[in-house]
Amino acid sequence: MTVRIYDSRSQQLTDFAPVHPGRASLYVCGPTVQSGPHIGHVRSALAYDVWRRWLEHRGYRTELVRNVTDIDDKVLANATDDESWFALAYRVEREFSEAYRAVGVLPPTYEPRATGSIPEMIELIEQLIERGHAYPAADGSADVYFDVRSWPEYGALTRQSVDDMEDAADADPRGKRDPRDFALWKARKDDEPASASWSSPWGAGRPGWHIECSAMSRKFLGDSFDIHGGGIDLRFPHHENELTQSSAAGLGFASVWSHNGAVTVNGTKMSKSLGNSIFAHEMVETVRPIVVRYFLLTPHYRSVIDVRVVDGELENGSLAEAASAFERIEDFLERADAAAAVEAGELPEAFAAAMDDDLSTPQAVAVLHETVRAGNAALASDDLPTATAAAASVLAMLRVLGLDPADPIWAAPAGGAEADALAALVESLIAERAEARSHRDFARADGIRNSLVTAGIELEDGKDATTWSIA
RNA sequence: GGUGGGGUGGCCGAGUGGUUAGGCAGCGGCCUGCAAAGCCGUCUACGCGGGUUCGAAUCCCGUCUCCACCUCCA
Repeated sequence: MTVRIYDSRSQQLTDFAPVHPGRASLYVCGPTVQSGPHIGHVRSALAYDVWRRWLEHRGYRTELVRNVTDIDDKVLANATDDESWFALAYRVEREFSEAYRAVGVLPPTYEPRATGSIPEMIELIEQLIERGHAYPAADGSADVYFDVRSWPEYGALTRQSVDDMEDAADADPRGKRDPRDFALWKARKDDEPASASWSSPWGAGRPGWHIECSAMSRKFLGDSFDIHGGGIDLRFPHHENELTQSSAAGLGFASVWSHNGAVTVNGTKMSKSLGNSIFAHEMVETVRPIVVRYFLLTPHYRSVIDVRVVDGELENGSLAEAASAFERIEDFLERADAAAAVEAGELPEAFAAAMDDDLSTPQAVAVLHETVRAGNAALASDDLPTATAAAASVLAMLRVLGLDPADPIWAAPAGGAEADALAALVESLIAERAEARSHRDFARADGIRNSLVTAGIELEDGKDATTWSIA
C-alpha cells in the first residue's frame, strides 16, 4: 500500500517517501491572476486536490500550498485606468476561488500571494548573489539576473542543454550575460505605478517570475518538501528556473516533480492569442458542477483532455457521456438508500490499489462502476445485504474522490416560487396519471406522460412511485 | 534543431507479454400495460511495415502522424 507517484525529473514512478514521516507537503503552482480561470486551471487544481485527499486518506497529515502570483508583467499590462493592477489581481483571484469551489476543490492549507513574500524573495536573491549565481545587471538598472552558465545542472529538470535551446525571442538582453539568464528582480520602469514597486538592495522594483515560488515554498513548507505540482506547460522555463535557483541557493527543494496534463480545445492548447479558452463557468453552465468534476477526474491526471467546441459552443459529446455515467452512479445510490440507509463503508482493494498507483483514477472509476453494477444486480434480485454493502463502498469511493452527491457543496440553489409551482403541477399530473393507470386507462395515462415529455419533463415509474426529472 | 507525451473498437478512456478494463451509444433477451431505469448476453480494437517470442496493443527496428514545451501560460 505504498503510494507511488510519477516524478517528472527522473521520469519514473517513485514510492512516496515524505521528508517528514507521516506528513506530506505539496506546493502547487497556482495562477497568475491576470485573467479569468479556464478549464485547464481547474483541472490542475483538481488533480492536486485529489492527490491531497488520497494522501490524507492514506494517513499523511497533508499540507497543500498553492500560490497566487499577483504581481507580474501581465497583471500590470492588463490593468486599465479604471481598474488598477491590484484591483484586477484581486478580482481575478476571487474568480479563481469561485471556479475551484464550484467543482469541489478544497481550499488549500494556505494560499500565499506573491506580494506577501517580497522580503523572502529579496533574501533568496541576496543568497544567490553571495554564492555567485546571480548578478545585478551591468547596465546600472536595478535588474538582477540568474547566471545560467554558473549552474552546470541548468536544464536538469527538462533534460535540455543550454546550447540546444532556441534563442529567446524576447531579445532584450539589457544587462544579461547570457540570453538564457532570467530575471530575479526587475527594476521599476517610469510608467509603472509606485504601488507595484518595492525597495530592495538593488533599487526599486518588483520580483521576476519564478522567484516567488522558490521563496514561498521555502517559507511555508521548508527548505525541503515532498511534491511540487503544476501544469505540464510550466515545466520550462518556470519549474526549471525554480529548481535551479532553489538548488543554487543550497535548498533541498522538492523531492518529486509532478505535472498534470493540459486541456486542449479541438486538439490545440488553450491560449489567449488564439482566443480558444473555455472558461470554467462555461463548462459549469453546460453540465452540473459535480459532473464537471467527474469528467475532469475520469481520465488520468497526466493525460491530455481534449474538449470540442463547435461554432463557439462547448460540444456536449463526451460531457454528456460523463453526465449519463455519473447519473447511473447517483441513481444506484438513491435506490439503495431507499431500500436501506447508506453509510460510507470500506474502499474496495482494487480501488485503493489503483489510487496508490500514481492516482490511476480511470481504473479507480472502473472499480466504482463495477461496484455499482454489482449493487444494481443485488437490488434486482432483492439481495439487500449485498446491495447495501455495495452502496457503502460506492459512497466511500465517491467521498475520497470528492464526488459525494449528498455533499452540501453540490446543493443547487433553491428554485424559489417557480420551482415549487412546477413541482406542484407535475405532482398533480402524476397523481392523475396514476389514477388513470389504476383503471388501466393507458390512453389517458400516456397522454399525460406525452404532454409532460413535450414540456421537457420525463417520468420514470418505479416500484412504488413515479419520479420526474427535467430532461 | 532540442526535449517530453500521444496514435486503442461508433465515441470517451484504461491497459507494458498470455486472463472481459470501465463508461457512453448499438443490438438481442428479462422486467414493464407501454416506456424509462435496472439486470443478463452481445458486435465493432489496438497508426503503418518489419523483427523477437510458443504467444505482442504491450518488447526491438524502421516509418507516418498528432500534441506540448523551448516566448506568457494550469
